[in-house]
Amino acid sequence: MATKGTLTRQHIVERAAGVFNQRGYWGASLADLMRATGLEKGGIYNHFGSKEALALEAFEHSTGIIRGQVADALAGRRDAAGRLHAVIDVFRRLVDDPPFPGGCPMLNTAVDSDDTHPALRARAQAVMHELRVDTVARIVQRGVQRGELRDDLDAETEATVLVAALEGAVMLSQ
Amino acid sequence: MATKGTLTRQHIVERAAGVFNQRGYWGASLADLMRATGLEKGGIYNHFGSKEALALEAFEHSTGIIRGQVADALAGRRDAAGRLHAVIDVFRRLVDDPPFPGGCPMLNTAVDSDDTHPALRARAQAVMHELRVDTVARIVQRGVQRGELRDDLDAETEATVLVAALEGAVMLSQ
Amino acid sequence: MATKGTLTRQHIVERAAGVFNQRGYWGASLADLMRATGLEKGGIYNHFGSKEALALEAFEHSTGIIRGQVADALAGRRDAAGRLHAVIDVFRRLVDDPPFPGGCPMLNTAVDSDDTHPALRARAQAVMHELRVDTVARIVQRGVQRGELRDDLDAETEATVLVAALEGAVMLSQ
Amino acid sequence: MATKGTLTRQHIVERAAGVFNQRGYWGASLADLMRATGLEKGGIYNHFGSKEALALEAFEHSTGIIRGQVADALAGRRDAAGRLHAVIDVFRRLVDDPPFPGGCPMLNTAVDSDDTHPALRARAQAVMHELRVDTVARIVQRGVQRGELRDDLDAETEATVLVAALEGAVMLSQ
DNA sequence: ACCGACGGGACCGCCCGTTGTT
DNA sequence: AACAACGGGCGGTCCCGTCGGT
Repeated sequence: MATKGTLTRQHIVERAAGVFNQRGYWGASLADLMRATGLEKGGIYNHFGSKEALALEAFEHSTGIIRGQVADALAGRRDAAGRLHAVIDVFRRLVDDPPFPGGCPMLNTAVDSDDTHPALRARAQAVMHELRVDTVARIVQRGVQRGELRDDLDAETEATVLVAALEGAVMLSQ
Repeated sequence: MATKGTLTRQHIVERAAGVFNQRGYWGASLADLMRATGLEKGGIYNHFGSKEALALEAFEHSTGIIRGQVADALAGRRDAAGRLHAVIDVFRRLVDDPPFPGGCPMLNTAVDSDDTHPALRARAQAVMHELRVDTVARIVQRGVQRGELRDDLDAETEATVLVAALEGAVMLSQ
Repeated sequence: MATKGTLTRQHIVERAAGVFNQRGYWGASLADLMRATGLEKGGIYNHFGSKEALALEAFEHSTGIIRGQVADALAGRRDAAGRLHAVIDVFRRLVDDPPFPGGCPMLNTAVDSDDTHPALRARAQAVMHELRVDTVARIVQRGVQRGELRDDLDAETEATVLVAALEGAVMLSQ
Repeated sequence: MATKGTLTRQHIVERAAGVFNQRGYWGASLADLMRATGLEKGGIYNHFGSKEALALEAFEHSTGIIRGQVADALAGRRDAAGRLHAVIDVFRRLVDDPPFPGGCPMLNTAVDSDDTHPALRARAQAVMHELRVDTVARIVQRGVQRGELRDDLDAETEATVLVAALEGAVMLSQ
């Protein structure tokens, strides 16, 4: 059952996701989060033990939305070209119809995270790996296996180039 | 002529460039800059009116190095393919043989800069535009004019894709 | 009759007595008290209007235990020497077989209490006076009257020295 | 040479010693220290890296004064009885003519220090040991050797009793 | 030209107490 | 009677920038 606290917690995560993605997971202050959530400090700290804990959860929230968009876009498509275009469309939407402000949370977090935020940095790298290898490279690999793509392609290399171009494009559009 | 003060100023800029590029133009503290330069606060503020002024100059220093590397790599090459590869090599060197730590200062600054640093943000966009349009797009455009590249290419689009991929690749390598 | 609420209230006081005696009647936080009692904040505040009210009651609880131990040890002893040794044994037990952790609550409270806790400070002084004058000095006085102790002794002075040594010894043993 | 900063630092230590000794090395807030020193937060933190670092130095200052008073009182006295009375007089002065407010810093620190201040607690124990064993017990020991004191006395036991009584007396006088 | 002391403010984290809900 | 959510405020720490002195 959704108690009041659970709803508030979800509300905080959603608003914080936008704040962190815009100001950076470092430059976002608790004052920003208070303004965005409409809560006082005590209200926020009742749900999250630290700013970093909230940042982690907000990051998971943001990347979860993207992961869901990718899954939706891939659903029903079997051909490699179509599946790759589906991935591209998700990034296009980050610019044209963004689910949260500030661009790509993976890039933002990877660039912003100092060595002072090792947990967050690790998560950013993990999610990036998941997209690049588990999702895109696999699409390329199967496309090659099925004869849809040229067989001289190295799946992981192609995936890296594609993801690099997509991330770079989102950044350039800011 | 290089007086003592001028040398110190140059020393500060060089060290600060690395610090800002690593910690972010926001997360770098004056304590970091003092440690990196070996100077006390007063020594730094004698040459720069504010942290932002130093950040701007350090950014110009970093991007100036890259601009110089591009110019050197382009020198003597007339064919479009060779000139594009020269640009690519400059970014490869950002990873393999970096002139300063922390990756690409254009990307770092563009991502890191809040709305609180409008001057820095504007400079990052300007330098990015210079690379993308004045340098890369022009190479493509002339390549098409000379018949070296397919004539159905849109110069600025191709330049954007290339720069996006290069910036994204540098980011992924961190 | 002991209703459920009364039992809970007693439980809180007992646990709080140890926490306050260890952490100090100032350094003990509500989080500490919640942990020690197993209750949430509301559960505690249902029985006590403030942290200070609970501290006062916990102090009375702790000193009540000591007062009871003194009374038990004195029961049946009529000679001054035996009665004084009984008092000493109570303090020895504070170290060897403590009824609650943290040493002597009178000393702890007297030392710890700022001017911000006048009620608690006053109680600590009162209990200390009770022990020193009403208990120990009276024993000495009667011992002199009965010829058991030298008649050049000043009862209150001797009591003060004894209590000082006992309190100091408990402190040194920590 | 005494630069301006050195004087300020000494000023902070002296004032802080009184504040810590009164409010407790835990209950003293930076606001208290600012009020006592007349400096702003930045001015204090320029000389001490943390509140605990200042507390440690203030403790050393306070105990250093007492150590000096003991040394002065012992100077020139060779007989055990006179030397013991000299020690007693130092504690009497803590009450009658205190060099700083708040009583004995050793007792205050030993009682107040939680497990959260291990360094301070360790210093308090060390200074207490120094007084009890290195100073008082040695006086007793030599007194026995020279035949000035009864030879059935255990030096350390007598020293413990004396120090306990002195500390307890100071506490009772508050 | 460079150092070092200092101010004043913003940061995050934790505090105690109140209120509504079960 | 007990919990859980929340407010508002103080805690120590670190920040950037200024200014007097060397």
